Order: sequence, then structure tokens, then C-alpha cells
Amino acid sequence: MPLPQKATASEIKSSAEAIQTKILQRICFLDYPPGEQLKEAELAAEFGVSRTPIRDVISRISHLGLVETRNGVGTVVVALSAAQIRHVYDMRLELAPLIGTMSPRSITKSDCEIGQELLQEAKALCKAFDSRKYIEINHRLHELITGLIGNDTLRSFWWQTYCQAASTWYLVSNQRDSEMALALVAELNEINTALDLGDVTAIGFIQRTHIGYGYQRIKTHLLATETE
Amino acid sequence: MPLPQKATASEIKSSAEAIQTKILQRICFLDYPPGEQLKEAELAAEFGVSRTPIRDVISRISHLGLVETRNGVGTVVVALSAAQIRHVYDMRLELAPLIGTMSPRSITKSDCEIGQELLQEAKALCKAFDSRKYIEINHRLHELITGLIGNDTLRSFWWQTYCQAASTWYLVSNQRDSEMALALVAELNEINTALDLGDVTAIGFIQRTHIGYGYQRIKTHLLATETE
DNA sequence: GACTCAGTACCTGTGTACAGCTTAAGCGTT
DNA sequence: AACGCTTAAGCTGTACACAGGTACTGAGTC
Repeated sequence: MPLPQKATASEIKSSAEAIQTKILQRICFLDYPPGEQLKEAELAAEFGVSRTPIRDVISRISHLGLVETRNGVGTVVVALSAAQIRHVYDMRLELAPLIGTMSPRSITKSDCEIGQELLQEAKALCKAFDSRKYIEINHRLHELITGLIGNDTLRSFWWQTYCQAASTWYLVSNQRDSEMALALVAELNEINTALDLGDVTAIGFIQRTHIGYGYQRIKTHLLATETE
Repeated sequence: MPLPQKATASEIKSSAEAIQTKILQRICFLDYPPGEQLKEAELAAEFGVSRTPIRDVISRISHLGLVETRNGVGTVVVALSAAQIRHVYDMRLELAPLIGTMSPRSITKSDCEIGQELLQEAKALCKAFDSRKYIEINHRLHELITGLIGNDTLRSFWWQTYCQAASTWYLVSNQRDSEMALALVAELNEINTALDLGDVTAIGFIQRTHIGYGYQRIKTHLLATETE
């Protein structure tokens, strides 16, 4: 993996960071579903490095509670318990309104364009649902909104809760194809309106609203599969 | 370092965790002031392990933004920028009220006793100020309150912001001895009242109030030392 | 046939050696 | 005397080998 020697500053990330992003994304995107066993040697071979950097990456991811490493056994992707899911969602409901109130960045033309792109793709998704495509659109929407957060700490927390919630969320979404696509289109319509008006505060509350909807869907799903 | 084979469950933490707690505490307590260089080999020798586990610990701490590691140079404890301090405190102001509203644990007799202990120690501090003692009382108060948080995610965030703010906070507190001790006594008086009444919600708002006071002190300090 | 126990395969945890990078000191030149 | 270059020392980043631990398998026994 020959990394470009002198590229843009953003690409200098130490390859370990790139690996972390990839593995984390695989967990969030359900490429590694809960229960999947991550073997350090295997990943090391895939990325063409030794076990050392891989261990480093897994160690950091484990602090999000998404994987659990036990000596002699291995590292497995964990499914968050119902209580944990509740905690994460309760927190996201509180954080969402803060996006717009805590010194947000201003909205650029580029943001609006991305919003429109995502809307078009979401509309296409209504006609032919594709689980993977749904996840990707959602992910890019998340990136768009995260970029509007001006408070470093809030951005970090927002990102953490997204990672923790994503896996469960996408698991549930697999079972409700069209409903999910329609909801996404509705959300993107609202988001685009707020983007055009340059109203980040509105975006925060829109997020709060739709996270609430998603939370409801997950609750019923959890009640259906678990007793708690 | 012969670790006890079968102790209480809480002590099974893999020695790496113990080391992390210690190093993190040293940073928060200003044993490692901003600018201090942490050498992996040195720490490895101190804790009687190789560089590998030390690297692991530092790698995780670096995700809190408290240290920065550069290849070939070393790992230095960083002083958060004025903007970052602002971000952390703005966030703490928002999180504090949630302590009592998001499914808090119930207050036990033991909590009340600890509160009283801390109050007595804080009163003693008014007569003879001791910077180290002040930090320790504050830390134990933080642990007490953190223990009341029922939401795992919120508890994690609360802890993270504390670690990020502590170093700067304690740095400022060094310059205002008696004022700090008096403020701490006042805070503990309020906290103890709320503890006796079993009102966790009140504790959250008391925290919010006093974090606000502390924020003001830090602001004036930052204005005095920096231009921003 | 079911159960127990030893052996084995495979995983993570740790120690260690080496490579790459950065900085600073020391020498030579102007 | 001041500047530039070379060299060396010291740090982190990585690879690899070994130790420790767990779970599974299969033979032996009741």
C-alpha cells in the first residue's frame, strides 16, 4: 500500500487512521455484523501491515463499545444491549438540538448541492430499494450534518453516538424497505429546505425529530425480538 | 508486577487499564503539566512493562486530545486552546442538567456520607489551602456525581469532558487559593442538601451553576494570558 | 452411550529488535 | 563571527517471535 508521499494535508493520516476508518465503517455498515470475529492476523494480512497497528486500531475502537476483546478468544463485534441502545438514543435526542445552537458553521453552497444529490438518490431508492445504498446515503447525510457542527466536543460526541447507533439502526432498516426510503426522502426534503434558508438551528431540530421517529421503530423492533 | 490472581471483579482490569488510569490522572492533576514530554521507554521502565502496553495506553489517551504524538519527536501533553476550552465548557453546561433527567441512579446513604466527608475536608482547606488537596477533593466529588449517572453514554461523555477540562481548571485554580476553597465549600453545601433530599435533578442543576462560575473564572484567566 | 480429561490448535498479550523520522549539536566554510 | 551542512543521538512506528490463555476435539473410562 504505497501511500502518496506529499499529498494534501488531510491525506497524511498515518495509514493507521485510514485502517481505523475502514474497519469502523465495516462495523457500522454491517459488513461485520454483531457476532463477527475479527482476527488481528487476518486484518493485518489484508491491509499489508503487521499485527501491531491493527491491534492499535482495534484497541481504540473497543472504547466505543462496538467490539470486545478477550484474551485467548478473539475480538468480536458486539450487539449493543437494549439498555445501551436506549442510552445512546436518549443522548442523541438531547444532542441534536445543540447542533444548531452551539456556534455552528455557516452553510455553504456545496452543502446545499450535496443535500440535493442525496435527495435525488433517496428518491431513486424508493423505486428500487437497496439496503447498501440506503446505508451509504444515510452515512453521507450524517457526514454533511456533522460538518456543520462548530463545537469540536459536540462533533466528537455526535460522531460517537452515530457509530454506536448505526449498526443497530441499519439492522432494523433491513426489514422495512420502502418505509425507510420514504422516511429518508421526507427527512432530506426538510433538511434541504433548512439548508437553502441557511438555518442550522432548524437542521438540529429536524434531526431531533427524525431520530425520534427512528427510535420508535427500533423500540418496536427490540420489543419484538427481546423481552426487555 | 505480580497481579493478584483472583481478586474482586473490579481488580481484574488488565493492568493496562490501571496504567491508563494512572497516566490520565497525572495529566489531569498536573503532575504532567502541558508541555511535558512522555517517553514510552521511560514509562515502560517505571511500570515494569515493555513499550507495547504503554503505547496502547497513550494511543487511547490521545483520542481525548490531551496528548499529541509525533513520529520521531515524542508524545507531549498539550494545553487545550482557548477555543477548545470554550467548546468543552459549553458542552459541560449542556450535559450537567441531563445528569438528573436521564434515568439517574438513586442516591444511597454511602453517597451522603462521602458528600459530608468532602465538605469537612473542603472546610479544612479554607484554613490551609493546598493545591493538591483541592484537586483531590474536586476529583472525588466528580467521581461521586458521575456515579449517579444512569445513562452509560452520558456518563462516558461527562467523564471525557471532565478529563479535558480538569487540567486547565486546576491550572487556573492555583492562582486563586482562598476563593477556590470557599467556592468548593459552597458547592458541597448545596450538593449535600440535594443528596439528603435524594434529588438528583437538583444535583445536575447545581453542577451546571458551578460549572458556569468556573467557566467565568477561566474566561477571565484566558483573557488575561492570551489575546483571543 | 454419556461423561471426563488430556491434548491441540488458535487466538490475544507482551517483549524485543530494527527501521524511519526529527532535532540538535558540532564542524567546516565564508 | 555567522551561516550552512553533516552527523549523531533519541524518539516513535513497525515487524516479528514467543508466552499465556481459551475452546474445541478426540480418546479413554464408567
